[in-house]
Amino acid sequence: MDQSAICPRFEKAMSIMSQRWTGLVIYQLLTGPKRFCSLESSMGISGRVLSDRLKELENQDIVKREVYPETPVRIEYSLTEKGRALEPMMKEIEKWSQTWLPVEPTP
Amino acid sequence: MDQSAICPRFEKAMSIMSQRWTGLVIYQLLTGPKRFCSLESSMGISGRVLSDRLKELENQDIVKREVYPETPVRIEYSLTEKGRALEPMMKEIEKWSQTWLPVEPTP
DNA sequence: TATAATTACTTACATAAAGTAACTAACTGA
DNA sequence: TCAGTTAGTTACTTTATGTAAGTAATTATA
Repeated sequence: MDQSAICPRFEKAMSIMSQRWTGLVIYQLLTGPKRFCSLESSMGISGRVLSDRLKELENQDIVKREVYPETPVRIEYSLTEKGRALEPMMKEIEKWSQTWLPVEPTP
Repeated sequence: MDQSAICPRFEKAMSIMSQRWTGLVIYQLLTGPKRFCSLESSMGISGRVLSDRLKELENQDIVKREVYPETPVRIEYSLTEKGRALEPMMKEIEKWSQTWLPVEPTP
């Protein structure tokens, strides 16, 4: 019954993007490098999962981690070229949401 | 610390798209109406979760469910206008995956 | 000197989501 | 009456996520 086999690369992309929080993390980083605690508080993700996601995205070469040995230490997360290449997709989600989603979802 | 508040409509869109399987279900339906068992077998999702997702997408008015009282009964799922409006986003993921993901991820 | 503060995490535990496999309902054809 | 078909549902297990406290490294403060 496996009629329409899905392109494995598309499937992979989807499996990355359809993990909880991943899209939002990338979206936040589109506006520039961010620190751990800044991401944590601006999107309401738990530190435990944020830590996981950043590691995964680093492994995928979508996010880059840079350490600045100041006091206290500063660590910045930013997008790689591969990560920035996701901007057009983000823009399309943005457009769709503005066209099709109500302004007040659940008051 | 909630510096950069995220647009609630974008956040909502992301929360829909970042649920496991949701993107793939929509992607499959872009090629035309599909039946439950066809979706189930073509993407390897469990019936339990597929059932959940289709209900959610119906509630969001992204998917339409139609019953044909044949024998045995035929039920078709298809995209609404709101659902089809996600095609540009899907195309962008497709493009990204073809540009940035390797052909053989894990042999 | 001890205590507190800061950042970037990790750990242990609890809850929610997803996978598995068997089961049901409604119908028909043998 | 029994088997076959589709579209699910149910009970149970495994995995993912949330919560809250803890750690390491460093400096500032009482």
